Amino acid sequence: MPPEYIEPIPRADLHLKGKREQTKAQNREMILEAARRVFAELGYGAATVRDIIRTTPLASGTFYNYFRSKEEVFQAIQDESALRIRPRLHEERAKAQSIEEFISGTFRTFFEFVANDEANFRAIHRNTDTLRVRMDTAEIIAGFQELREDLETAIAKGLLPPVDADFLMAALIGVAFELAERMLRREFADTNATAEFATALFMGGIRALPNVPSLAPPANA
Amino acid sequence: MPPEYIEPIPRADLHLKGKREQTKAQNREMILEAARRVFAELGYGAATVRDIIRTTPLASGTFYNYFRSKEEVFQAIQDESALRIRPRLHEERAKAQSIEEFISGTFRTFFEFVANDEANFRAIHRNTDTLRVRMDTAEIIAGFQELREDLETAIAKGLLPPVDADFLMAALIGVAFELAERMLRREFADTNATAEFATALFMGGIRALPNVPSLAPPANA
Amino acid sequence: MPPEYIEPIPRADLHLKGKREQTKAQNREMILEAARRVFAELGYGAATVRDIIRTTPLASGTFYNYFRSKEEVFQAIQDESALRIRPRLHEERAKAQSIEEFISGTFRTFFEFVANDEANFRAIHRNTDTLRVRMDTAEIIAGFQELREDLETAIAKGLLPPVDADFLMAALIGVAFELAERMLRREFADTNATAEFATALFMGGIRALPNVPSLAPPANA
Amino acid sequence: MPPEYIEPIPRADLHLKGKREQTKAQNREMILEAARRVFAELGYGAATVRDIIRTTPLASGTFYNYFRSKEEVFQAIQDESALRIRPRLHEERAKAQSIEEFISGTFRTFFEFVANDEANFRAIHRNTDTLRVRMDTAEIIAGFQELREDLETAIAKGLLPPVDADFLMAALIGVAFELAERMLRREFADTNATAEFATALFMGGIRALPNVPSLAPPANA
DNA sequence: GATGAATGAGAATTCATTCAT
DNA sequence: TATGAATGAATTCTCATTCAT
Repeated sequence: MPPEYIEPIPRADLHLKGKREQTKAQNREMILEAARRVFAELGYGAATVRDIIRTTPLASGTFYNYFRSKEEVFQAIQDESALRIRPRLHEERAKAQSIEEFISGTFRTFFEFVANDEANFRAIHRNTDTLRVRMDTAEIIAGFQELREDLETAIAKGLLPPVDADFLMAALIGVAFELAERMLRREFADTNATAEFATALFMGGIRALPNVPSLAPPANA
Repeated sequence: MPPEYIEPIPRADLHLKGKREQTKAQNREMILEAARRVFAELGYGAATVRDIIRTTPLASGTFYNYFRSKEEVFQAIQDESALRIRPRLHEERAKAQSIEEFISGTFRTFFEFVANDEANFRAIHRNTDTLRVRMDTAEIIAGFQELREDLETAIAKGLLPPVDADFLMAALIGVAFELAERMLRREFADTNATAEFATALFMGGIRALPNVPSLAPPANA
Repeated sequence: MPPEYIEPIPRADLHLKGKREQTKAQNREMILEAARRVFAELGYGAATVRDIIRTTPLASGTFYNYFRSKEEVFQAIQDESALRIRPRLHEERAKAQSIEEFISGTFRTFFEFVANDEANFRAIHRNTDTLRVRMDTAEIIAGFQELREDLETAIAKGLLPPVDADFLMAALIGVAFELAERMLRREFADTNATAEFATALFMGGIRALPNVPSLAPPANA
Repeated sequence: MPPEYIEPIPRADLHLKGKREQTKAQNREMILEAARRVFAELGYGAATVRDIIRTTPLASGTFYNYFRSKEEVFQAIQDESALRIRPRLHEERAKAQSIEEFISGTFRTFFEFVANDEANFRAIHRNTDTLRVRMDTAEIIAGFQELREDLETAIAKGLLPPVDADFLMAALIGVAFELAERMLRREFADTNATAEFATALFMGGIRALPNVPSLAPPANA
């Protein structure tokens, strides 16, 4: 039931390093890729390290030369994703000249990332045992926190009315993940349409929000 | 680390049955309660049947007189919750005379339920192993589907503009769960404020949504 | 997979006792009958007490009013069989006027018993887990021992030549059980033909046996 | 109560393989040997995988690197025995020029095998829980079938009179196992005497058997 | 006596991780 | 560094037996 082994695609960007280095990097990537597929298919709980390495030409012991534990490889997947998307999202929002750009830039970037990185998204967000999973690594929490800070900055700059930034962040995230999920279930993942839907919702909604500051404790999200 | 055993509260509503019956009902409830606490604390993946039964004065074998597996007890918790809230939500939406009543009724009912039923909500929605969990039992999927159908009915009645009901459902659910989570983290769970926030967001937002029917396959949500 | 409950046949011979007594005897017989069928189908190892009482209208606790353990009920089945057949076999051999009567009486009686009491025979002799089982209760060992003594008596009386009685007993028993098994597998259990085969074999064979006394320790079989 | 761990005898025939291979082969043999002893002492039903592994310096999980279950190791023991003796028996019978050679060759080979391989024989044939066990693996059934076919061939060649080959096979097997059992209980296992006894019995007996073909279904034994 | 739920020791098995080669 | 067998703690689950009703 776990995915079969698939011959690794040689990566052009590995050419320059020494052979040793190269193999090491390749093995690491192999394991990550295998883990992504296995987690996506079986879910974190049900997946075993053996499932992962079985999808690989490597031996089980080799796994531990690259990752200290099953959890570490899971976190690596998450962080890799979060690390790649966080700066993009932040940049998008930083350069926003209007609330519209802020919102639509966030959603567009997110949905495009999800569509192009479906395996990662699924590995993190999906789970078999009848359960769906969401993430909580340091990287991701930091990403949430950053969004909230960006919202507060936008309020300070007068770009946004003084709404509850904590709740607004939550609403943005809830909508982003839930719509992403729905989008991926459709025949054709129309990132534009999805982003437009979400943007319209928030553009219309934000104006109507009660103008009160957040009641959440400011420091820890 | 799993919660300690806590003396069960004697229930007045058990007076009428025979002692045998009463003990059975109590034991079942004991196990459910223990499971709720253990899932909330450790998450579904990390929790073991032993953790659950240890939180109880019962013997390990007794668990299996009531539930066939960890999964079954988890589903029982989910279904119990969903079974209790689904009719309330549906009723609220059915009697709505306006879009405002539809949206605000839904959120208000949901946040009140969550606040009063925190243990259940946490057992289902939270998860430690670095993961958070969301629900996918038949009952809950049915609840989602029902919301979508209620939205479609509202569109047909002209209560709502002809928006993508599948996406709107997803947005409502994403916001509901994510705000609930945030609400519970605050010192005082202000269900009114939370419902107002969510309602305002959608009341403003819905008007702005693109007027197109859902692109999702209509039958299976 | 274990046999279904079958309404008990009321036994005429229970009429005379008091109602209490009667029920007790009936329950005992019910359990024995159920055990016979369950052991025959699943084998002693795989059969559980629950399997047995499930085949009965009784409750699990009731089992222990009649038998102290699973083993005890198994022994009761064995002893019941052995107790019923032993005197018949012994009598048959005691009244034998010739070696022919001795041998043929033994086999005929045994095969008829087996054919009429197939459930008992199977309960004792068969076993699923891929295994076949033979019996070793006190009653049965006593039966083997009795056969050996009867052989020795026959030798003393000059009915039989002075052969190794221990080995002859073993040969008789081996042939008896193995042929019984084969006989029951055939479409029609022809006890006469089977007895004739076995008798002919031994009638011819005994004459040819080396005339030496048994080398086995005489006391314990 | 299960046997204690006994230091393994270093095998000369393992010299050539690599250390890894060697250890693997040794461990497998260790487990088999332990299983033989445990089955012989406790019987198949009562023996547990834990009993087997405890008799070994290995860890419990290691058992499952070699055998999938208790049943599998039991079958391995049986098949190992059957695999070793079957060709010898068949060969013995094939080269028989007379009925005497056929019968005596069979018994002599069998009793010698049993005496030299007592642990295996006991592991398979003995059983405590009040039960004795006989074997039914594919290998062994095939061995029985082969005996029957050899008998039929002998009949066709005129070596044997046209008797019921199925019953004759059963009688040979019953006598072989039952005498083997008795033989092992004696102070000194005299395979010659035992084989002579059995041979004499059948040599005399076969001549007396009714001359009819088998009534058993020919295909499956 | 009958009932059937509770008990808890113990079985089989899994699997993350270690470690000798 | 790669290998893959060994490890053994931990888990799920069964079931003979007990015991309150």
